[in-house]
Amino acid sequence: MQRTKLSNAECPIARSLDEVGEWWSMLLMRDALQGLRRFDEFSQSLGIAPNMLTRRLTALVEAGMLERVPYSQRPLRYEYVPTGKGEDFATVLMAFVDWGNRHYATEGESVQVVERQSGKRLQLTFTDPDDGRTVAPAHCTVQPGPAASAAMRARLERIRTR
Amino acid sequence: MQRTKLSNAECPIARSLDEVGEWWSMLLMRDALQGLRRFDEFSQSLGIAPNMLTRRLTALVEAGMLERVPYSQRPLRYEYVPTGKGEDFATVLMAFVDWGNRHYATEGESVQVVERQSGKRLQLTFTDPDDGRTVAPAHCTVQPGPAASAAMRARLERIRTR
DNA sequence: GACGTTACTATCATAATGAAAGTAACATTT
DNA sequence: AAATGTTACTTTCATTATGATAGTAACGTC
Repeated sequence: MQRTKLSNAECPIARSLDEVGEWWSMLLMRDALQGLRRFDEFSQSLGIAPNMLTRRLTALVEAGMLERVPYSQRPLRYEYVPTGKGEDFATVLMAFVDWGNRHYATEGESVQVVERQSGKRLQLTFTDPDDGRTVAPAHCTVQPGPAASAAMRARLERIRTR
Repeated sequence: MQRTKLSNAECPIARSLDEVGEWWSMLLMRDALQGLRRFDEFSQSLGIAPNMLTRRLTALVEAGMLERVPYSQRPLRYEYVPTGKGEDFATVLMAFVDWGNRHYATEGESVQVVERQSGKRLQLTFTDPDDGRTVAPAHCTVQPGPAASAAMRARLERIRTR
């Protein structure tokens, strides 16, 4: 529903949710990143009502996640292609897959994250860009960055001392 | 709003969104994982109406993300503590931070993902559990797992051949 | 000229949201 | 002992988003 706006929130999670937190938006991004492009493809894949589909696609275009590209001139027809930012969102979706597999896949995994070339299964981790050292998610936290406000610093202080 | 149910969807993204895709839910998890516990703490932090807060907290408890734990007997008072599954969700939120920082942090980062011990900045990556090799998110995809249906295989076929 | 395809728009009932005020159980202050 | 404060809600209700259904528009094909 989203009557509350988070677009200029300081928290990157809130800002992100302002763009993709709507119902259907992430599912649309998932489909777009799996190669779906056209109105009817999304419509069939998700069973979403056409008016809703129009609204969500428009919102995602405005958010810079998808681009409306003509693929036919006569009749003029458009398809929806992920932008760079949209492509990059695949990482977040893979984080959902990673987490979802650990907590829902009682009957085995239906989808798994793999290396594109080798097809080998992968786990989500974090890496120190300097020395390439791998750090497990459990050993990671968030901390205030250089642009953090005093309020944000106070807020994140709490998490650090847990 | 969510009149459509995805709880028994095959896709782990859809299943996840069924539990945390509601407006406010992820923000509540963020707060809970930052150490907020009590009704009023969430209320003040988010500016959410109390009725909405009750609904979302109840939903998160039912989803097994939070646990309602008494912290006082007379007066009987409860606080909301992340479960193991809820704690694990921090990874997904850090993926949002990682992505959000790349696309919104024009004035610098307010929040960054770091190693808890050293405070060193980290990047989200994937790792081969066998040899510890690090793979950049751009070189990752999803593929059907052992429990994938024929429909899921057909669907994911598309992404592989991009 | 009829029918099909693609991509929508319009209308409207229904369901979720969110603002405001009220309730309940107890503790604390006066 | 009465008044006031604290915490955690519940109730009510107007507003807004959702989603089902039907309709439109532009063109191509049979």
